[in-house]
Amino acid sequence: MPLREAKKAAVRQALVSAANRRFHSQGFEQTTIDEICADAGVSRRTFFRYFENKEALAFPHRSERLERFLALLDGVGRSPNPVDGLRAICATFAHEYSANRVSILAQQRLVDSVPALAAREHEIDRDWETAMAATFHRRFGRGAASERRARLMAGAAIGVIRATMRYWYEKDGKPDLARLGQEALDGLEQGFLSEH
Amino acid sequence: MPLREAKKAAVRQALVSAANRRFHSQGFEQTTIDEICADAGVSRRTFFRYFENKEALAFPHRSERLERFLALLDGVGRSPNPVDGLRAICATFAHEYSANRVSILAQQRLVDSVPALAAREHEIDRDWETAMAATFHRRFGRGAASERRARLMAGAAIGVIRATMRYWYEKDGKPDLARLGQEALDGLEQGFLSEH
DNA sequence: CACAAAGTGCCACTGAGTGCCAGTTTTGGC
DNA sequence: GCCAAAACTGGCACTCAGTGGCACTTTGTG
Repeated sequence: MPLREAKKAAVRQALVSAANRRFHSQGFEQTTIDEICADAGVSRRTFFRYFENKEALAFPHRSERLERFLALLDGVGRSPNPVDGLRAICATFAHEYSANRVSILAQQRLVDSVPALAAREHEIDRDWETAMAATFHRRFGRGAASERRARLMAGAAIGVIRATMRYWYEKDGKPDLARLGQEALDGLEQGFLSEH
Repeated sequence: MPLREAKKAAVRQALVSAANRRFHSQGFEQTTIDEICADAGVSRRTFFRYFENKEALAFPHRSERLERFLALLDGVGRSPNPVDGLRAICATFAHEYSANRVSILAQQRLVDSVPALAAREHEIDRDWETAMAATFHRRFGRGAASERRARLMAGAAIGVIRATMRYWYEKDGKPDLARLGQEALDGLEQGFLSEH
């Protein structure tokens, strides 16, 4: 990695770490950007060259995860049943989330405690939903009806995934996330009428 | 209506109207709260006694609609199939939205053009989802499994509803919203496997 | 080494949002 | 109608997020 890039990564990491320490000890609103900059040894002006705003600090993996998701979605287009594709992706992410359980839970508690962050979090879901809809649409073929079906399905999918994540967070990440995910997708596939 | 209440309603309305005029002519970020206050003949300090922040101006019916939704949800608890309850509610709101099509579309274009507003909009969905989950849970009875099923279902429901609204907005509110809603709920109920 | 490009720091500025307090308006009891 | 309490408003001073501009330093390239 070129020196310049390495330095940037270091600064970014310093800002994220400093912010996390402050956020968790003082809370989000009580932490000023000045404090974070001081801790990270960087000017305020520079901060805004790394992050659009204070909120973005709470989602440091946003774009990285989206990219990974997009890459995985490529594989979904080819599977006969798109929900099966989601199952595979779900398993991958469940594995990652379980492995980083502690830090992810801490992050989530922060987000849940600040309305502005909770709102921003949905922007991420929106990105994922759009990506899914596009994939399903390609899979379903041309036509207005199939586009609408793709979008409904993507909306429902993100809905159950988000509900599942919230459930998992609420239970302190104790349940088997991969299993929760599979069950959620079963519901999505078969409708929510049957008792099991 | 007591005098005091009437005056408050008038001020609130004046602020909303002034804001809408400015937002639509200058854009959201380009409009300052000072301008809105000047138009409405009210001090800046008073503005913040009516709205939490500038964003809240873009969702003037938020709490009113939620309350109406909660009232309608009461009826759902009793229907044998909760999705049928949603169908009824859906029809009610579809009617209102279609009747106010023009202003609702204008409002929505504003929201879609400002990321911060789009983010806030999801807070509303979250309120609705929570309410639905509670209702379904009551309907499904005690137990962890039925709670999770209720939450998954609520998540999926809000997902398809939001997707449907976006579709309707995109088509300039031309399609029959009531029908779109019913079709979306069909998908929710039967799963998204079948071609129709 | 020289030079362009990328990155940084500093300063001044706008605008959102809050705490405080003094002044005004409405309400309800008499 | 009168008066005190309660509700509402305006103005001021303040903190902090976020931006534009410019001079300075560091890195990559020939």
